[in-house]
Amino acid sequence: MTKPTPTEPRRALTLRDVSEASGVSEMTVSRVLRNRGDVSATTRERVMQASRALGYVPNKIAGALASQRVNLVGVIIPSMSNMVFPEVMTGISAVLDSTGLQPVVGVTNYLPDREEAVLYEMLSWRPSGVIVAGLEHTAAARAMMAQAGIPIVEIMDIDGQVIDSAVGISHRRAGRQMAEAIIASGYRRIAFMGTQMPNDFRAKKRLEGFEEALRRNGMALADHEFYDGGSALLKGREMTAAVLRRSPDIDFLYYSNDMIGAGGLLYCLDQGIDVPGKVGLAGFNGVELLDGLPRRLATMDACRLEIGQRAAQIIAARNQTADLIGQVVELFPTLQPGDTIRPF
Amino acid sequence: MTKPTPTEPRRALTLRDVSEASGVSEMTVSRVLRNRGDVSATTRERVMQASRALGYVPNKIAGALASQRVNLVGVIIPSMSNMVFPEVMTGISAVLDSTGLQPVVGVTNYLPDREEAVLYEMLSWRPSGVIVAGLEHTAAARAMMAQAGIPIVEIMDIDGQVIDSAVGISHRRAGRQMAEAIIASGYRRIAFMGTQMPNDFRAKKRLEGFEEALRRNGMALADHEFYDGGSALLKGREMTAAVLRRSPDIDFLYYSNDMIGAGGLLYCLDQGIDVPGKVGLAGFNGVELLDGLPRRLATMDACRLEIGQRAAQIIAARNQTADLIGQVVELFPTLQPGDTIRPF
DNA sequence: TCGGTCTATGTTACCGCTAACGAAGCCTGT
DNA sequence: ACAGGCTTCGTTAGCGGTAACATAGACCGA
Repeated sequence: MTKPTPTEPRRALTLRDVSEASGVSEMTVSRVLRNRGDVSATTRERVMQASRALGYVPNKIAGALASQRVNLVGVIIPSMSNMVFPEVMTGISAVLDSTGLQPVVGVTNYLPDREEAVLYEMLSWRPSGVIVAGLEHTAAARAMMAQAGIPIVEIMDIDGQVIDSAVGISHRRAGRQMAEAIIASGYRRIAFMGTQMPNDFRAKKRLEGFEEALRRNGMALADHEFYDGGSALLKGREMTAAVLRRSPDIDFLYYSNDMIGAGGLLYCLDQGIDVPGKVGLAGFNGVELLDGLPRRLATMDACRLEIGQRAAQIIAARNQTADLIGQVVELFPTLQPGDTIRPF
Repeated sequence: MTKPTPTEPRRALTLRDVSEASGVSEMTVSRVLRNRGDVSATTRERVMQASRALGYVPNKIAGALASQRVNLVGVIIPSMSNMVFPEVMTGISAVLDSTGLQPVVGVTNYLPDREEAVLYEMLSWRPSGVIVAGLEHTAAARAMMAQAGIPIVEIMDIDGQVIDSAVGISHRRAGRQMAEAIIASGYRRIAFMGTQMPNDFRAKKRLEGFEEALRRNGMALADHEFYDGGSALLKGREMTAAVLRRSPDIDFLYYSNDMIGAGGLLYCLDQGIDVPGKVGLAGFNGVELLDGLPRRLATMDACRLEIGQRAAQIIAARNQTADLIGQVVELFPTLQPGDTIRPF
C-alpha cells in the first residue's frame, strides 16, 4: 500500500486537491473514484495514484447531496443485548453487502418515544430504506415513515397493520401452537414467565395466543411471573423457584424467551426435578446458546436470520426498481421439542 | 401531535416549503428548527406549526455540508454477537446521549481488511470522532485515522502503540494476574481453551501473559484446545471433554472467555467432577450470564461499561475543546474468584 | 432630537460533489 | 475528404442547508 503522507494536512482534502495533483478536472477524478463513466486506463491510473498518495477520502456528504442518493439503510431495533437481533443483523448485512447498501443501526430500548427520535434522526440523513422491528409505533413515527417516500420494512411480527412492507412471523399463532403442543403432551397445570416490559408487544402477543389456546381447551394459566432487568438466566432461576414454591402442582413452565427458560431448566436440574416427566419446559427463539445446555430446551425458532435476509432483499429490490409495491412476507416458525417436553 | 398530512408529497420537502408556508425566510426557519440565534416567540411558533403540519424533516446532509459539522461518532467493533460489545455500546450511548453526538456502529468480524473498509466508509461521512476496538490495524487504516483530523479512541486494549487516544486494560497483565492467582491456589497442571481466531489479539495477549507467568513459576501449559464458530457454550463443553479425556491429570481449565467457560463448568458439573477441588476453572469478561449458573465461574471483569463511557467522554471533550491532546487511560480489571477456584 | 445599542430578520456566498450536457479528438466507411 | 459515431474529458449549474454579514426597526439615555 502507499506510504502515509509525511505532512499533516490541517485542511481536509477535496476532489480539487486530487485533480490538481493529477492534472485532470475534478469531474474526471470523481468518475475514476466512483468507477462510473468512461475514463481511459492511463488517466484512471494516474488519478488513483494521486488519490492514494494524498490519502484522499471522498466526502459522501457532498456526494449524497449532489446525487440525491444515499447508500444507507436505517435499521431500528429495540435492543442489542439479547441474542435475537444480532442474528437479524447478520441476515441483513449478508444481503446488503452485495448491493452497495450499508446498514446503520439505531437502538430504542423498547421505548416508543425513543423509536420516534431515532427514526427522525435517521430520516434526516435521507436513507434509501428503513427496517424497523415491530408494528407498533407512535402516530408521529408512523406518519414519518408513510411520508418518507422510501421503502419501509417492519420486521419480526405480522400481527397488525403494516405501513409498507413486513417480514415476520405471527407471534399469536406461535403462542397458540406451543400451547397446543403442550396440551397434546398431557400437561395441564401451566405457568408462564416473561418480561415485565409493557412494550414488548411480540412477547405479549405470544402470551395472548397461548392463553387463547388454553381457553379453547377449557384451561387457563395456573400461575405467572414477570421480571425486568438483570441477568435473564438468573431471573429465570428465581422466577422458576418462586412459581414452583407458590404452586407446587405446576407441571409445565412456558417462558417468553430462551434465556430465562435456560435459567429455569438449570434450576430444575439442580433441584433434581424430573424434566420432562414431572415438569415440562419451553422457551422461545431458538438461540444457539441452548445447544450447550445439559438438556435441550423445547423452543420455537423465530426465523431471525431469514427475516433479516428477506427484509434486506425487499429494500434492495425496491431500490433498484422504483415501481415495486409493498408486500407482507409471513414466515413459519418450527417447534423444536428438544428434551424438555414429554413426547406426544 | 399533528395529524398526518393527507396529501402524499412526491417531492421531498425543503426549508423553502416551510418558509413559504410560514411567510418567513429560509434562514429564519433554519434558526427556529436548530434553536439557534434570536427569533421572536411568535415567529418561532408560526414556523413550528408550519413545519409540523407539513411533516418536515430537516436534511442533515445539506446541513452537514454547509456547517462542516456532523454529529456522528463512528464505532468500530469486531462483533455484536458475543456479550462484550453491547455493554461497551451502552456505555458509549449513555455518555453521548447528553452531547448531541450519535454513535454509528460498524462490525468487522475480526477481519482487518473489513475494518479498513468500514473505517473508510465511515470517514467518508466525516464523523466527529471514531472509537475503534483494538490497537491492531492495517497500515492504510492506521494512516487514515492519523490523517483524519478527528479524535480517534482505540478501546479495550492498551498493550501496543496508540494512534491518538486509548481506553482499556492490559490483557497481558490480566493473563499474568490470573495465572498467578491460579498458581497461588495450588493448581499445577493447567490447560487453556480459546478461539482459533488469529485476529483476536486481545485473547492472544491474555494467553501470552498467562504463559509468561507460568514460565516464571517454572511451569508451562499442560494442554490447550482451540475452536471457532458455533455455539460457544457447546464448544466449551466439547473442548473440556476433549481435554479432560486426553489429559486426565489436568487440575485447572483457563478459558479465553466466559461463554466457553460456562460450557466447561456445566460439563464438569454434569460429570460430577469436584469443582474446584479436583479441577478449577476460570474465564474472562465478567458477563452477567454467569450470575445464573449453578456455580459462579471465576472470571475477570473487563471494565466494558467504563471503557465505553471513558471513550465517549474523550470524544465529547475533544469535540468541544479543540486543543485537547490525546491520552491513554488504563483501567484495572478485578479478579472475581467465584466458586470455581480454591480459596487461597 | 439623534447617534448608539439591541433584537429580529433577510441576503449572499459558499460547502464538496455530481447530473447533464457539450466539445474535442479519433476512428470508420465510403 | 468528410459526415457520423464513439470515446474521453471539461463546463456549468445546482443539491439543501448554514456562516457571516447586512439591514431594519425599536428602544434609550443624554
